[in-house]
Amino acid sequence: MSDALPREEPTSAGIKDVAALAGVSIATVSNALNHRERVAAPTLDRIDRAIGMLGYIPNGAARSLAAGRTRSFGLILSDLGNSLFVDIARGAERAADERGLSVVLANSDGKLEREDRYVELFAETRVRGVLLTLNDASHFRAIVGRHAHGQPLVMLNFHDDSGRYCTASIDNEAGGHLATTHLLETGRRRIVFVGGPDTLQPVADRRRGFRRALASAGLDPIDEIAPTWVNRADGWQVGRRLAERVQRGEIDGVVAASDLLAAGIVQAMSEFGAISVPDSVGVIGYDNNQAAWDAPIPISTISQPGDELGFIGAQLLIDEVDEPDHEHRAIRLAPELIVRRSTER
Amino acid sequence: MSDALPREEPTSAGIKDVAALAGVSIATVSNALNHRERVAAPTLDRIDRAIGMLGYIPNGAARSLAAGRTRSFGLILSDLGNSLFVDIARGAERAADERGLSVVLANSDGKLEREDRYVELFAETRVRGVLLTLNDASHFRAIVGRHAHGQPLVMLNFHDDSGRYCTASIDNEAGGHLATTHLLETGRRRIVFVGGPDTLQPVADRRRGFRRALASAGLDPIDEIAPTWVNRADGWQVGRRLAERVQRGEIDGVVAASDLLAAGIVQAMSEFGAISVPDSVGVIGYDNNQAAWDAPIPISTISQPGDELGFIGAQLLIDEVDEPDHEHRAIRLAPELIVRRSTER
DNA sequence: TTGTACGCGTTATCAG
DNA sequence: CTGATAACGCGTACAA
Repeated sequence: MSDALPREEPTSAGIKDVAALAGVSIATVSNALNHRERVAAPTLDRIDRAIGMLGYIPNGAARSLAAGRTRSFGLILSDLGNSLFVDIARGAERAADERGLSVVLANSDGKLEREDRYVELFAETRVRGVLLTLNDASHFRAIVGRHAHGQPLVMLNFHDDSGRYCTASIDNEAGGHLATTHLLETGRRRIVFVGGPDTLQPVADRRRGFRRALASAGLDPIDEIAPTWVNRADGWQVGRRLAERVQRGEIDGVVAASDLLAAGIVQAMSEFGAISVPDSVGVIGYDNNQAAWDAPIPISTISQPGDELGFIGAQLLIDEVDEPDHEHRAIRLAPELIVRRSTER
Repeated sequence: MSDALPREEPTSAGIKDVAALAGVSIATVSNALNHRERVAAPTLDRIDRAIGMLGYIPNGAARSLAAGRTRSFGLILSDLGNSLFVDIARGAERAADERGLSVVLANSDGKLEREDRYVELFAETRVRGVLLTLNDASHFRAIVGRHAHGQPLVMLNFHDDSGRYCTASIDNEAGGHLATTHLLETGRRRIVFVGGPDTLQPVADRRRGFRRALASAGLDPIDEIAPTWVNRADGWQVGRRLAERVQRGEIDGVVAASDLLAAGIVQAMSEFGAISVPDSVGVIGYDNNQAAWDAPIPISTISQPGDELGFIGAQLLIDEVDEPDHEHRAIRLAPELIVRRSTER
């Protein structure tokens, strides 16, 4: 009775089961899987049928162990709630699709501990490489310190031209300049910059662009304000303080480091000072968030080509993997001005 | 000179290199890695040092091949742009963290082809199991048909109580009922439902809840409108047509299947009919999108506990993996009413 | 075109 | 506590 009883085998079938059922050797099954052209049609047919019967699923672990590589790469996102990162994911997937690769995602929430953890997880997984979105220079340093070279790694949304890594980012300095110039061109002269902690590279860069634009117009920046963070509530608080100064005629333009910040500012302006935007003060945000165009007063903003960023980043990564004599590059993409009501004249 | 020349070895070091450098056997290194208590302190020390020197990274493929299992599971999201799914991811990660597991994400964009592809990719990767967000019954059938049981799979945001799979969803029927009842309680009597294609299970369920609420109030539903989809532009088009009927007094309440839909409707109302929301017509949305509270007229809505959904889904999955005599369960979470300006009375 | 045999890097078992 | 060795499931020369 020992053998007669066909013991239930819930464990998924392996390649040898398929080979047995199809009446061929495992090598042939493997070929059928990876090099269909090397196998005769009828044989192929029997094998396919066997695979179907058994519900056979190749073991990726064994496969990549033997092959020495995976067919996917990792993408670590800073903030799933921010459409920029969603766009990046889309772009990266598009680039991957073109090569028949897959993208697996992970969410770091901008926390170093999680960035670290997923870089390592992906390294162990032996993905082809990993794309890491970053916005804090200190995180960059920490990760670079720990990172064992060998695993291709490209940084996204972060700029570093030391040549140690490929880097693709959107030129935030140019964006800040663009926003400020726009305000200047619409006649504003007393402009203030509002933006979160400068440890965030994008914020610091935007601020720098702001200063440069003012300087080349021969103007001095009004004291720049650094809220604790860049979301709507922060903007609202800042806006409250700003309102008085607008009424006193001390300020006629605001460059905010994010759309949510800008939205909060605009809201506070009308709530606390009955100040007209854009008549009394022009406000421009950053990011082209949905919140910006949905606002009661649609907010002018700087749009970032996230999709392209993801696409290019993936290409850099793929190049690094494929090309033996790959040289690290630091690519910068140009942001774009979008004019809406909040800065009209 | 052959050995004297320390040839550059860009290929990452393996466990045996570590063993050699530390002067122990690979078995001991393995123990040091996975069962630290089994190894003497000084030995441990030498090994750790060797690992550091070599920049050794365990090969996950070999590891899971030998161990037979991974320490992560997969989560396939329908729409990264929708905050509900982002919340789901957060909740799932929270549950995973509690067990020291990791979550890898994938984006299906709601496309069957991609849902399929990632279910398979994760299956090959031999993750512990996969969480799949779904909203189309036809996709469910297709995937169930292809899915080789053995890989634990739980459906999220989709309800099926046939007992073949674990399922966790938010009760959309109750949500539709909740929204409609709220409108009734604020005195509206001529209410219309606006919602996308009924192939989307959530939409169909919300519509059903709407009907039930009207029925128990002894009212007939006004002809329900099915826009082609559920975003803002669709709402705007529908709103345009609706405006006339509101002016003629035929309609005094709108239950929309999504906040974006509702936002579009409200916008069209004021643009084309100078109709006052909420005075002439009450409008309620669904999802508690940021767009809803950011709108010029903040929109009442139904909030969904996405975080909890992800958390519970992950728990179901983990239970399915760990418990031998696991029984599939279909869990429904309750949505919540959020009252804002658009339905005030 | 097909089969044999070995290796991929780890884990687990079982002696020492 | 440590070391040898057999799996793990598959890819791929190489030979037939």
